[in-house]
Amino acid sequence: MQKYTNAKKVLVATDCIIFGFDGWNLKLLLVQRNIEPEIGRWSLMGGFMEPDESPDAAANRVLEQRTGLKNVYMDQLRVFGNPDRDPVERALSIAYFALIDIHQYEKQLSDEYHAEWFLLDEVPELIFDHNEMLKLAHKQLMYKAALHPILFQLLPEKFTIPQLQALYEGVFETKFDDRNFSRKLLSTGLLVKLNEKDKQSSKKGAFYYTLDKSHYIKNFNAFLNLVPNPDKFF
Amino acid sequence: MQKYTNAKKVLVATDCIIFGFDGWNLKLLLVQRNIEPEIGRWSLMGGFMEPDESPDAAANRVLEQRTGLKNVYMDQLRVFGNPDRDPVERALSIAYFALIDIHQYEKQLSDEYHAEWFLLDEVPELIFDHNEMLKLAHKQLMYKAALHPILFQLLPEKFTIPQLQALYEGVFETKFDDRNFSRKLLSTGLLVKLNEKDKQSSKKGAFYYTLDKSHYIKNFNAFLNLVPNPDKFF
DNA sequence: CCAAAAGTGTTTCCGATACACCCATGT
DNA sequence: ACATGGGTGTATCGGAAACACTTTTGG
Repeated sequence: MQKYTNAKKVLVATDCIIFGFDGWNLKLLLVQRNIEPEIGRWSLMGGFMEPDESPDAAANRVLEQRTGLKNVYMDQLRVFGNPDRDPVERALSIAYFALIDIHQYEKQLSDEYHAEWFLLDEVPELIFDHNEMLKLAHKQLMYKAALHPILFQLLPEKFTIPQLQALYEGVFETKFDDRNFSRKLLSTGLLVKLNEKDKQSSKKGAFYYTLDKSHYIKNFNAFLNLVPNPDKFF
Repeated sequence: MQKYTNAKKVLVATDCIIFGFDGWNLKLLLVQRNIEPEIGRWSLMGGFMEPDESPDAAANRVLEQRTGLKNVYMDQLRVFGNPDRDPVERALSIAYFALIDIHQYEKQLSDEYHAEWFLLDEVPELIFDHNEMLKLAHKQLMYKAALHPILFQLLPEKFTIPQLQALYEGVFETKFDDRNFSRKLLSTGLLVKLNEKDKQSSKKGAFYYTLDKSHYIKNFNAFLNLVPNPDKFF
């Protein structure tokens, strides 16, 4: 069969903006670039797509190779394709953002992969257009988290309401009213209370909760304002 | 400077899902494919990206070449990259969706470009993964339209509230309560009432409105449910 | 006993819904 | 005059926000 002979090919990479939560602050995982140019500068986790794999597969493969992480929550952000975004050679990048539980991988990431967590407002100058990617990813994270319960991906299996609130406050960079926050979250039907308390952060201790996964899928879509009965559509 | 020698390139295309509104129904613009294979089958507006242009520029250029349309509302949807999505050759496609005012281009499109409008529920079998793209685009359109006033892009400069309501009903495939709908839309502060009536559709006639563009930008973001004062974030 | 954090209760307000009715006008 | 669609009014309900208080327990 004939091919599209007069069309020109380009390199395609994937870059991944990896968010984590340490219990107090939202953080970003970065590595130091190991090839020229810009070797040693901080960078998102990136790599090239193989022609025989899908972008999603490529993003997952690159993520695993560079961090050991598997089966994490990932979302395609968008394509970055400014013609001069990569000074070496024309290359598109398909940006993804990922949400992981920091503690589950902390040692492995720093020891084996020399990746480092940064506070969002202490992120250094990154290579290429990675700062722009990060900015968009954070915006998208806020946007999506305001509509869907995705932030649970950043927490361990068991978590307390105050932890959850700290997470939301970190992501949205605001304070929430404690009493309204807990009631609002509990009213979603997504949380299951455990008979166990976390005594780390206070004398009284806060009850642990887990996510009710059946409700998670059912309640993933909710509350769009304009349309009556929005559940129907999504 | 050295290049990324061991990375393999791929073809990158853009495809555009073009929505229009004829006053009653939401419609989709399609063309018949003019190259082998699948010649003659219905297809979205697509074309290959040149290496020296950005994806957005490519999508706009392709759109103009195939329809004559310029300066229309366009949004990147996502990359479609299943390895076997194009049987001819490995190719990614960056999907966009566009919103246009049907009447402004009706003749031009059919006469010069042989493009045709289809009702959404009468869309034929399309080439490749274009049906899947359409499905996602429609979902995305509903999603975004529920949160932002983008549907005005589908209407002419002057429009009536009943027209606007028909549009929303078309996009969401539901009926809205007339009285609540007009009040809700008027309360956004986006509409400017004109001293002129459209007498086409009724004896009484319905007042024309235009979009207040200053408010449009200011009110583009609104009303995300979980977060207090969401305006701040977007 | 007290400080510090967790958790529950109450009031107010606004927007969403569900209704019924009046208005303008071409036939 | 009347049918047809356009437009406004109103009562009700529920969720969001603002605020105060009680509970628990380690020191």
